[in-house]
Amino acid sequence: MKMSTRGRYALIVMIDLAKNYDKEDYLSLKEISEKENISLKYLEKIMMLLNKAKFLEVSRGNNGGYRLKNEPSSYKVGDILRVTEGNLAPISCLGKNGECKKSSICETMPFWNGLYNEINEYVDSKTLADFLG
Amino acid sequence: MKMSTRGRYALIVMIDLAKNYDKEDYLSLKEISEKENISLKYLEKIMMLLNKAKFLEVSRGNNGGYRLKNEPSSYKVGDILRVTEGNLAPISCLGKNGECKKSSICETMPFWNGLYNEINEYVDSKTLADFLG
DNA sequence: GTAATTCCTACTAAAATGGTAGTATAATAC
DNA sequence: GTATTATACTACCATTTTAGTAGGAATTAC
Repeated sequence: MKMSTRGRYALIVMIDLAKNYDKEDYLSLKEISEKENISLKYLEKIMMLLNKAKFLEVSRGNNGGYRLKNEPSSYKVGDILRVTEGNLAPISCLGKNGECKKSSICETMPFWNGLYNEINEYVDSKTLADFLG
Repeated sequence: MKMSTRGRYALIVMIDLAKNYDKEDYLSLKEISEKENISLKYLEKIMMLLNKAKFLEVSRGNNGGYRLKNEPSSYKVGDILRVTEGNLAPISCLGKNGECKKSSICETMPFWNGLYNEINEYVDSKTLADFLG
């Protein structure tokens, strides 16, 4: 039961952007990929997900890059992870697209639901602001 | 971030065995696989893991099958999942074999560690006895 | 001996993961 | 207007993991 690098990298990038939030300039993927030692091309794909979720302000072209659209404290880590990983349900029959028809008689469902709740509560209790300073 | 069927099936099987704990007889994989609609051959592989962990009493041959070695309340769900899934760390640099050399300077590590703790606490707070009745 | 069962090893198809490659598009510097 | 520097988008790909399957050997009850 592992988070993929998509979610892990997304969190790292968003923290970098949070640190840059006070400044005027945009942070380019080249800078981030070199600093964090993550493939630039792979980062591009991750940024598309974060951008579709309207988390970012983007500037293309020379001196372009990314900025957070809102202040760091308004980004719950849970939201970042859900955008990049899909829902955080520990088994596929939970969350959206839950397709198990036996769920009403499934004896393990309450257990998994409880775990799902714990995970969501934890990741939603942290925001990007918790990673600053 | 999903549990695989190994862990899910293992929990289901262990609950079936827990329900049979009061009786004298062994529960065969054929019975379990038909009742739960899980491939017998796949179940065999899962039982090997549970057996190596000394969770089971086994009887081979005619009328053979499996029984729990101890009473249901002594099996934490967390232990069952760890045996079948490996450690429940949400990222690979946690838990055993954590290989990330940057962990001392990694800003996200405390976050993931916190999630790891929440998961472990939850799954270890439940035993097979919680699924009976 | 026969039937029923677990034990063990090897194989495999499909999906997910973690990327790479190439091109198009946009903004800026000159 | 051209060169440079970015992001946007689409397609592709190698490796690993997942979720099994196949076949037989060993063991036990009858």
